[in-house]
Amino acid sequence: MDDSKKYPRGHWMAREDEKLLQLVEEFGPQNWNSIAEKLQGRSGKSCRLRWFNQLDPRINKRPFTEEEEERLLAAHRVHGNKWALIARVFPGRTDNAIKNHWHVVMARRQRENSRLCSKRNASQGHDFLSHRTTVNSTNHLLTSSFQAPDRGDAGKLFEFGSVARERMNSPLPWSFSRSLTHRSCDCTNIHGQMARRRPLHWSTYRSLGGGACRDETASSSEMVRQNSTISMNPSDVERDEASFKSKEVRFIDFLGVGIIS
DNA sequence: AACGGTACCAACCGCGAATAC
DNA sequence: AGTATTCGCGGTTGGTACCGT
Repeated sequence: MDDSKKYPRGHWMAREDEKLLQLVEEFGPQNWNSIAEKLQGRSGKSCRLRWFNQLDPRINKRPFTEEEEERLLAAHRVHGNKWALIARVFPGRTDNAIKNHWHVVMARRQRENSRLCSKRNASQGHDFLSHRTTVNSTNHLLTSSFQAPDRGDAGKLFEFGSVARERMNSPLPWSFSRSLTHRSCDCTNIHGQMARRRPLHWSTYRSLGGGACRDETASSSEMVRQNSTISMNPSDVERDEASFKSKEVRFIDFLGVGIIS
């Protein structure tokens, strides 16, 4: 197979790397557009990325150790998604590597949780979508996180969001997006306002082909990444929280479109 | 052996900040 | 001061390797 077929999406070939190394030696790691002019088919940006993420001899390419993972999680708790900042305390690790590895760790933990929860739910007969809420006490914003059991289900959830948005009779603009892990569907009301919440039964999701769902507790960082924001008055928030805590919530309660099929 | 699903990670994109002119 | 260019960052996509069936 020739290289153009082998690397359809811009993967770097050894001979390109060699050339880039030469050029960086000649010009230094700057003036990337000038460097790119001498490398056919590569932008300055692409050259810079290749150098800083892969070719720079200072890069540590060894697998992350457990100790590094612990430090990474601790740093993320302090700094959030400031990958460049976090990378500074990991000599030889790039921000991209740090970011990727954090997602690997989160995905691994999520899988572990998922396995535990699916076992528990199977024994308890639970079959609803993951739903978790947090409340910002300052402005009474309710943040809800919804999570599908796997990547394919997130696709269904996403499709559902599109259909729901078309069919719902809401004056508010909602946007949907899939998460980094392809396991959840984010919905965002850009006005952050909703006069009244209406129920959205998860069976609607299932009617679109979604599988069995689980009761799962997302980590706080997942919550940040996978959220929708709905403005509510405090009493609604309290009721919702109490309801959720007592596990009475058997439906996703966020868009208010009801069953659409 | 073939196939499908999953995990990992390299590479790309858009955007804002910094710098040069 | 205004505009163009370059750089850096964070989010996202898609290719590859691996594993289970």
